[in-house]
This record gives sequence, structure tokens and C-alpha cells, in this order.
Amino acid sequence: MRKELDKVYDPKQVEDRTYQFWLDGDYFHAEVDPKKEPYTIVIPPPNITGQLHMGHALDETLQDILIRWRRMQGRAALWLPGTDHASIATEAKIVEAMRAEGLTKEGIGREKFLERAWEWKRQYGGRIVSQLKKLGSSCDWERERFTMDEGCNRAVKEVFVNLYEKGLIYRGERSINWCPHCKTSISEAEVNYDEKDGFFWHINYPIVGEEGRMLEIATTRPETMLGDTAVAVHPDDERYKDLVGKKVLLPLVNKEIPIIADSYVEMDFGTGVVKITPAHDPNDFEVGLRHDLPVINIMNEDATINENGGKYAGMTREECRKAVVADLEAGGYLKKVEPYKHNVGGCYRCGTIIEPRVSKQWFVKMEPLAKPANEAVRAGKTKFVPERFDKIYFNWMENVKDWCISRQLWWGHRIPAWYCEDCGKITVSKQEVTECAHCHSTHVHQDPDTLDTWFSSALWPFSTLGWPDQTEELKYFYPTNTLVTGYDIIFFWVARMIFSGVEHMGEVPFDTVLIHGLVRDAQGRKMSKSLGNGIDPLEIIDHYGADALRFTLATGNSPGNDMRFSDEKVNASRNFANKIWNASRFILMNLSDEVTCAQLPEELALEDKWVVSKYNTLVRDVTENLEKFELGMAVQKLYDFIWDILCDWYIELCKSRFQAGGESSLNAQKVLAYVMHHPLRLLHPFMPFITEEIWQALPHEGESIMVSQWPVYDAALDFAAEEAQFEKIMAAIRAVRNRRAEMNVPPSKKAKLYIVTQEPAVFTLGEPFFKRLAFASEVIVAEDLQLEGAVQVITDAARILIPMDELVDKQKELERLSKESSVRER
RNA sequence: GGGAGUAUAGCUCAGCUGGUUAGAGUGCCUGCAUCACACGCAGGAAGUCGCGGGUUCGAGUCCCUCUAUUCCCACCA
Repeated sequence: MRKELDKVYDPKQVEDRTYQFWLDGDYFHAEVDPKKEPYTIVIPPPNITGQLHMGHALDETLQDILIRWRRMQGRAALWLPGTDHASIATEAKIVEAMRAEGLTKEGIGREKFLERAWEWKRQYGGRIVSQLKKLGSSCDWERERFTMDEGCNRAVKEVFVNLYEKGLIYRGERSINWCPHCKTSISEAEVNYDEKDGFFWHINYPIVGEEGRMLEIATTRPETMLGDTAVAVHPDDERYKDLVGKKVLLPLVNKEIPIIADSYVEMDFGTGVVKITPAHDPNDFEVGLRHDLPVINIMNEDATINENGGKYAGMTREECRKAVVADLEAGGYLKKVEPYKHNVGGCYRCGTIIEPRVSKQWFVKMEPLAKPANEAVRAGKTKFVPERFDKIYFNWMENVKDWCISRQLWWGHRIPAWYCEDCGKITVSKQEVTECAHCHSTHVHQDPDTLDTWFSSALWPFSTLGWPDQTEELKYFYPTNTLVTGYDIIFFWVARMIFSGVEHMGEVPFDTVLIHGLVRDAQGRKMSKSLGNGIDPLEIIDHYGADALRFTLATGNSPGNDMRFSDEKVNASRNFANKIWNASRFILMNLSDEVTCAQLPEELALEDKWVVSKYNTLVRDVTENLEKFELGMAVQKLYDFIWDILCDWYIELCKSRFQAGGESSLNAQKVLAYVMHHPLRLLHPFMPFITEEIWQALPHEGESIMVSQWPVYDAALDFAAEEAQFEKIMAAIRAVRNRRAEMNVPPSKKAKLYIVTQEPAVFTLGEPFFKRLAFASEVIVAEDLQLEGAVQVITDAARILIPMDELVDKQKELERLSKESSVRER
């Protein structure tokens, strides 16, 4: 079927229709097929609360390029899609929505809350998925998963019980990071530290029994003194040695607390004396454990001061600080205040300053899990691209602390642990527990907490393939091949998937982690909601088309590096799409009916061999680049071939042959169809929509470019000698054009050319090329010739003479014309 | 404090294991309505490859020092 193509490519006419065509053809679906080699990518599941942003667009584009390429190579290519329940983010959304109705979580209760959450998921959870489709993502939608679906829930329980039984999950009272806004614990990885301007308050604590003698402590958080249970000095500090064992009177609280010695204290920092607040500082908590100090929690869940704060109860942390400082000053305890910059931890979700909090939480013991994972990575079973990111991985995994996995949230996988009200022991089970495993009491209740979202994400590469069942899919597609993600997510997700895979599957979850950078705005700033500088990929798709967006994101992007996104770049990409479109139009307009498929003719002219040989090299290069994950280089080469080789040279050369007609024209048509048809396949992973649309219009066999074969390098098409010969002619043509431009001769003013050459290719084949591309009215080729008064252009292959009189006349005429027009302008 | 990245044309970036005269896009300048495309064509100007050393027949590329800049980790209250 041959279509009339519009002059300008309009993605809107093509994209949705084409995507539907693919869906209808079931091309994205991958089956277990022992005859094929599998290639698997699991998608980094976007949050159900999310909207497609540029980071997603980049991530999905890279994955789609890889999966489409492998599919065309004949692999059983599975791109497994899905979404993440995003516990904190989703719960926050529901709570917010309820607040508008005057409702609270506690008010409606757990069950009703979860009903609402699932309803919300049903309504909005699909939004991000439909946005992925707009990009052209060729995911196997039949296998779409959700981190909280039944299968994932089974996997989570299996893992939890398994690790608990191995002693790798435990419950303990620890100082954890608490977000007073989200009202839940968060893990170490979920705290972002930012340098903030603050103060260093020096406070005098009077020493008991030594009238007038003070111990000067320095702190950045004076309000926490309400929970002080000791002050500490270094055991070797001569200044304070005599005081260890004595007591100080805690100002404002008027309570005696001991002076202890602990090597945690740095003698050279501050005054060398530290107030110890086990409840509100993780280091102090450790000191407290060593010295058996009481823990006095002075704050509520929302970080307001509780009854332990005495008269300060009810104040916020900030109000309390002001009040405490004022009271210290009034009491004469405040020695001095100095400005101080220090790092303050904030919640990665909401940015609220976290509060250390001592509470009972569930933890994953990391060391025994990290070790075999690290060995596997060190052995090269999983490779990072670019390599340097393994350093980041190792740095984290080798220093990793136990992972706090319990969250005081309702939306998520509930912890499969039950407490006995009679014997107080814990029963952990995959099934609903109705009686205590230890004393058989039926007075049991389940832990109200849920698991960190990342606990279920960590299992994604195998939970999505059916684990814990040993499904055919799991056997065939696991381990997966490539994981594509940003460097910002290595700790949260990549590391945890690796140790989970090694632990539960006995094999790393993927062989390659392709790391990309951040997409920044045109000024190089991070795109953020607060700056309002985010660029909406859907708007870009709407204006320029998905192919232009994908091309932009794939170009000029080397692995691991950040990139800037600008309208200029998308514009250039859109222009490229249009260029391809018009080249196809030209070809379709000139293809006679007898050219039915893209096959080379028997006889190849010099320029045919040149372009075919160039194409052949392109196949090899693009494939090699893809194998090495150099997607940006691959797409650049395609661009160069299509625009420069194909459009600017080969199509131009064909024009004269088409006019001449006959055998030469027919052969040119065949070659042209060939060098358009095949590179389209190479380009398809990058620009799927336009390539499919043109491919459909070209005379071909097969129903979709998606299932056409990825081209392979063919040694028989390597015409290196002819390439070199033809390039000599090209150089000569360029030289003539160059000289004409210098002399301001417009293309419409044609001149006679005398070409003097010993070069056989130029001698026998050059004439039509010069006529068309060097704007010659007539071409005379000679082995030797002298011409008086001619402009001479000398190149490697030929000496070209342009009769002076013709050009001089033209030049004069031009000068006259330009004078006239400048007069007219005035 | 520890680690990593980046520095190449006005701007945004390529440049893989060292090898012709350092490339592209965009912007700029000149010319062009030539029958695929002005979202175009032809031509042009534009670079001390951050600085200084070193290795080499040969360095944008490898090594060292320094400078600027970005990021990650840790954290001393």
C-alpha cells in the first residue's frame, strides 16, 4: 500500500494509531521460547502517585531502545512493566485528600483507610502507565505488575519469614530516624543531609559540690537538654579528669546528672564536653547504652514537646529552643553563642527535619547479606556501566548499617508478625496467625506496622516472574539482563535487589546496570517542583512528537552523565524526523511499481557501491555501539548517515539518474529503496513511530518493522576501494562549489566545467555528478588541457577549469543587481 | 574528612583501547525559492582541547601538580 505523505511530518497523525497497531498485533508480548535466547528488562516501577517527568522519559527511552533492538535481533525480549505502591507518598496523598473532607486516618480506622487507598489506586494508578505508552514504550502489558499485588505480597511474606528464621530480620529498640511530618520511621538511606546555618550555644552546667565551678558544654540543639541524662568528656582529657564520676546540675530542669568519660568525645572539638541526650541523638544513644543511662524522650510523634519537657510541653521544637535559650540567658547559664554551619538531616520525601527517636523497630541485618552480594559483583556477575559506579555501590554496601524496614504507616505490606498478649513472644508466619506458636494462647495481635516500600521493590526482578513459585517464566527470564536506572537510586534499590537476588535466588538479578544521569534544565539546574523549572515530557510529545523527544534524550547522552534539556535540542530532533519523512516522500514519489522490495540490483554503479558500503559500515557500528551501551554514539551515526550520506549526497545523485531514466534509473531506485529501508530498521529502536509509519509505506514484506530483522554486517557489501574513489570525486565537487561561493555565483548561474584528470573514476564517471552537484551547464573531461583565463580548482584527483569570462560576467551582473536592490531599500 | 565526575567553538555536547588537518547540533555571517524537505540547500568565520610539568617518534586522549566547578558518602555534640 503506497500512501501520499504530507509535506511536513505530523506525529499526531501517527503515534496513537501506530501504538494501537502494535498493541493489536501483540508485538510487545514475550513468551517462554526455548528456541530463542531471552533478553529481559524489568522496569523500575514508577510510583502510582507519580506523573511522568523527564527522568522517567529518559529511563524508559533507554530501556525501550534496548528492548526493541534485542527483539529485532530475534531474542525473546521481555520488558516487564509495573508500578510501585510508594507507601509514604501514597499515604500522604490519601491523608491529604481526607483532610479536605475533615477526616483523619485514626478517625476512619485502618480498614476504611485501606479501602480508600485501593480506590485511589484504581482511579489514578493507571495514569503513569498511560503516560508511558505515549512515549512508545514497548512493555509487555499482559505481564504488568504492582508491588502490592497478591504475588508480590506472597513474595514479601516468604522473604520476611525466611530472613526471620535465619536470624537476619530482628526486632529491636534503637535510635532511628523519625519524620515528624510523615510520622514514621525512615531508613538511613532516606535521610538527606543539607548544610544549614545554625548556632553553637555554649552553656554552663554547674558542678555539684564545687561551688562556682562550671562545666561548659557546646551544643547546636539546646532544646534537647531537657532530655539530658549525662555529660561526657574524653577519658584522656587532663582538663576534666578530676570531674569524672562527679555530677552536674542540669540547668532549667534542676536535676543532677553524672559526668562520664567516653572516647566518643573529641577533645579538640568545641569545649571537649558533650551533653548526652540518648533519646534525641543516635551517637548519644550509643553512649547511653555503654553507660547504662536512662533515655528520656521529650517529644511527641510530631516533634512537639511532651510532658517530660515540663513547662515547655506543647511547644514545637523551634519554639522550645527559643524559650530554653531565653531561660538559660535569664538564668546566667548562657556563656556565648556563635554562628555555626552544620549538616541537618531531612526526610527525602517531605524535607522535614528528621528527629532521632528511640523505638522498637524491625531491622534487616545487613552484613551477612551484603558480603555474598559484594563477592558476586566483584566477580563481575553484575557490571555497572559506566564502571565507576561500582565504587559507589561498594562504598555503601561495605559500610551499610542495618536496614530499618518497619514503617508506622498503613499503606503497604503489613509485617507478618504477631505478638502474644500472654507470653509476650513473637510469631512470624506467612499465614494468618490465630494462636501463639510458643504458648498457644489465642490472644495474639498482628504488628500494626508495614514494610518499607523498598523491601518489596528489592524483590521485583523475581517476584514479578512468579517467585516463590518456580514458574517457567522465572526459569527462563531470570536472571534478567539489563537494569536501567539513575545513579540517585543505587542505594535505595539496585544494591538491595542485588543482595536479595543473591540471597533468595542464588543468582544476581541482572548482568548489567546501565546508569544514566539526571535530566537538567537548559541552565543546568535540577528540575524541581519548587523551582517550577520542570519540563513536562507530555507537553514535549504534544508539540514535537515522541520520536523527537526520544531522539533528544538518546543523543548527546553518555552513560552516567547528567544532560541538559532544551527546546532547541528537541527542535533539532523534530527537524531530523521531518528530514527522514521528506527523504521517504522523495523515494516513494520516484519508485516505479516494478521495484517491489528492497533488494540490491545486480549491477552497482560507483556511487551505489559508495552508499551501500557506507550503510554496511553503519550496521556494524550501530550494533557495536548498542552492545557497548553507547546509545548516544549509535544514534549520532544514524543521524550522520541519513542526513549527510543519504540525503545530501546520494539522493541528489539519484536525481539525474531518475531524469535520464532507463536501467540506471531503475538500479538507482533499487539502491535507494535499500539504503532507506534498512537504516530505518537501525533507527527504529530510537524513533519507533516514524520508522514504522514509513516502513509501512515502503514496498516490503512483513507486517511491522518491529518484527523485521535487525540488519547484519555483510562482508560482500564492503567496497572500501570504491568508497575511496568516490570520495575523491566528492572532494572535487566540493572544491568547485566552494570556489563558486567565493565568487558569489548562485547555483542558478551555471558554467561550463573542464575537468582535467588522470583518475579513472573521475574520468569515466564524474560527468553527471559534476553537472548536478557542481552546477555545471556542460562538463568536458580531458586527460590534459590548458585554458587561458580560466579559474583553476586543484584537488587530489583533478584539476578543474572554469572559464573566467562566464563567471566574471555573472559576477558583474550580481554586483549590479545588489546595488539596485540596496538603492531600492533606501 | 573520604570518594567520584566535569573542564574541548558564543552555547550544548561527542571524541572508545594515544596515530592524518579535533567533530556535531545550535547560534552567527554570506548566498539561494533548484522539481523531498526553508523543520531546507550551498558556502564561511569560529577552538592555546582549564593551567603547568612528564612519558612517547607522536598526547584532547596516558601519568603527576595545581585551579575551577558539580555530585556522592561520612560527620565533631
